[in-house]
Amino acid sequence: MRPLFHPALEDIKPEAILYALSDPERLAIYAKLAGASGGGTCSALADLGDRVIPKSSLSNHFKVLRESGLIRSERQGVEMRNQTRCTELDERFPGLIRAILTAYGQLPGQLKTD
Amino acid sequence: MRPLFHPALEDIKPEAILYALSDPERLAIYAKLAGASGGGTCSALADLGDRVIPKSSLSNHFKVLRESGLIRSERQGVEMRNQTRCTELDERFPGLIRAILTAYGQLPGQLKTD
DNA sequence: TTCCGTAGTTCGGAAATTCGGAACTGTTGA
DNA sequence: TCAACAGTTCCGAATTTCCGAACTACGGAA
Repeated sequence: MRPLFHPALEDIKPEAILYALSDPERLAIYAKLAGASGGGTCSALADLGDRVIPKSSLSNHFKVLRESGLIRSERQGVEMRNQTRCTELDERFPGLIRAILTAYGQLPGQLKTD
Repeated sequence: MRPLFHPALEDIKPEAILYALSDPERLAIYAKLAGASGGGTCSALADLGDRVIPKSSLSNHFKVLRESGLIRSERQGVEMRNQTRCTELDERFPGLIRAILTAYGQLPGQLKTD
């Protein structure tokens, strides 16, 4: 398995962030992850209620989130721990992530995390 | 020519906004439009400095921006006047557009509008 | 009225991207 | 050593994007 790539904070592009979160599944996953207390594993985030995301698609979603700079992934034993980079990101793009999550949260019938 | 479609404020989806602005050319166009004083025409926004966008691509960019709810387009004689829907949008998704434009503006060597 | 120029739209096919099943890798526990 | 599990990679099918060429809409000149 190739080593995981994480962009440095200063290399993160807002377009990449917007692109990553413009996919409804990725946005749902990210919102869940941002709301969760501990670092979420891929499989724990796979269930979106209305549909279970196939493994390969999930893996790709996490790759997109990771390489856009939104999350940090780390192998821990057999599974992968993912956590948001919210704090860092807010330094670089003040208010951006917050505004996106708020906008998403305002949609009816969503963000019903656990 | 088909009539232009503009979504009602309450039908605007944040995913659509993020998608529309995740394309570097559209983001550049939108930033220019948001910075411009009058409503910009398509051709006035076509020149991105490093490249001139083909007409058909431009037309499609404006369609995406319009149908995502980011801009309002209105035919005025032979040309098309475009204006942002910033104020309305800020009501629905507080801080979102501002944060995106700020993030984009922080990139080095951009937003050098005229 | 017809004709011309300008501004933008639509069409259609080539190129690029996304999706997801099947096979694979890396890790742990028995 | 083996089996099971979590996630990754591969690769072909389906979808989307891109953009040149043809087209439409409007306004002005004659």
